[in-house]
Amino acid sequence: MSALQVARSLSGPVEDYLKAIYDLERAGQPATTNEIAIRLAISPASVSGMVRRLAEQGLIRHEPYRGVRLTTQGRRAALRTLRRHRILECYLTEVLGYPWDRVHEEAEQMEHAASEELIDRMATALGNPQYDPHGAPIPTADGEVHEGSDRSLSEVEVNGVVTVERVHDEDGSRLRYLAELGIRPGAKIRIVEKAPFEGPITFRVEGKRSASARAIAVSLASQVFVENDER
Amino acid sequence: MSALQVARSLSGPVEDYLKAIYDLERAGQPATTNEIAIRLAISPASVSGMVRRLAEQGLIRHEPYRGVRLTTQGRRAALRTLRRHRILECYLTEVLGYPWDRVHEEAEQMEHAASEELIDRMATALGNPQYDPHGAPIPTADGEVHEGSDRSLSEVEVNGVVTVERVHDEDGSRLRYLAELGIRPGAKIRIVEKAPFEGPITFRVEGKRSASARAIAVSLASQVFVENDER
DNA sequence: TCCGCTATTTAGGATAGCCTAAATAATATT
DNA sequence: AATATTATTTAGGCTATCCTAAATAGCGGA
Repeated sequence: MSALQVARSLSGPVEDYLKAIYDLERAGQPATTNEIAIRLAISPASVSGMVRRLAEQGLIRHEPYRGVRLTTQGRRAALRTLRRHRILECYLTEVLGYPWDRVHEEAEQMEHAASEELIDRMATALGNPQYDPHGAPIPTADGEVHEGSDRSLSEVEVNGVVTVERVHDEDGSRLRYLAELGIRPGAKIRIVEKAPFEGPITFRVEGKRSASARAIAVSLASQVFVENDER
Repeated sequence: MSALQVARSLSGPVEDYLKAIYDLERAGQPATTNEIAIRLAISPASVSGMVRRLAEQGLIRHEPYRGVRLTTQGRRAALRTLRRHRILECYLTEVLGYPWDRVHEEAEQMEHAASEELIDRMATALGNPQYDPHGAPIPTADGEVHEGSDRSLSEVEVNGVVTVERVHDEDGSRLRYLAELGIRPGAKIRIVEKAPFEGPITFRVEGKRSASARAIAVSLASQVFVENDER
């Protein structure tokens, strides 16, 4: 068994840690114990323990008290899981008719059980989609992704017009609400007003009939990622 | 939380035990510790331990040293898992193009992760099939099954003609071989000869062009379940 | 620079599953 | 009936993952 050997499959919890770390890392700094704990809704002490094991397996590198980074191997594993998750989300919505606010949970369960072959068959059946129903990019079978914009709707200046690229998928009720407001991948949004002191953000969905202006909290807007429309 | 309450989902191993017990029970006597251990390829001591826990949860009844039986609740749980398994097998072969000798493994993994809703959506997409690709009957969503014949090909008398109803699905290479011989659900088989002393069984597949007679071991024939053709 | 808050780690436990070896019960044989 | 064989259970352990409480490290502010 060579040192390069990877394939032997990881446990569900391990895959969850890697996904969480990947996500946090993408958002900037190395992932800290605390952030991981919050993300996974477990105690920081438990994270410390698991971090040691992941480091021993060469999946992450750990600088004590300063956080954690994925190794190449760890990143590959994270991307495999992410691919499974996102292909599943696509398949569940497009083929099996799941509503977009409920695919996340189901995919979360299945991603640990589905084989690579199954996922590839689903991907093929779907024509190898590039984005999941929330706009997240799907890694290819050999671990390529181009993660998109990390500019959130909350950062757009007044009068800016942007296209929604991706919506954070973890909370079904928030998703449902966003959909109701017309905020979903592909929608064009104009920022009408931003109240001071973290006040609500007023916007209009472009090209929508009954386009009354609506307002959302900064915290919600920051889970919506957008790309600039005009340059 | 009432005493009747059931739904809270069971762990993968627990579901596997219940399936195994269901299967063994169907084949006659109450399931013994040893048989369960062999079926699940674990040590008898481990089974003893799990049996205690299952009994505490009211899923089985245990008469020490004499075996184990499912309670109504346990049977319901077993049938739910079996339904998941078999619907998955159908879906994987019919929709995703899996070869019939490999669906079992994949379904085995997924059956513990897939929600009831997902399974029902798959079932609907398939038109609520009654049998899986190996001829096993699929329990309905509310726990009805009519288990078919338990007469095996090895019990058919010489010159008897039978229709294959179901083939035991656990071993891919055996399945592949049986398929090669033309033994699959629906096939009509005539027994040509039975050698004495557990000797091989010679048969012919009816209505098959190049129908040369072939022979299989009793042990293999006993994994093929049949119904009588002539009465 | 020292203090105190927060983040992190360590210590000590729990639970679910699994294992091997040893003890015990049931059954079969003489 | 006594013993040998086999099936089952008990005892004692291991691993992965989680937890709480206590100890320690790092850092911002007086």
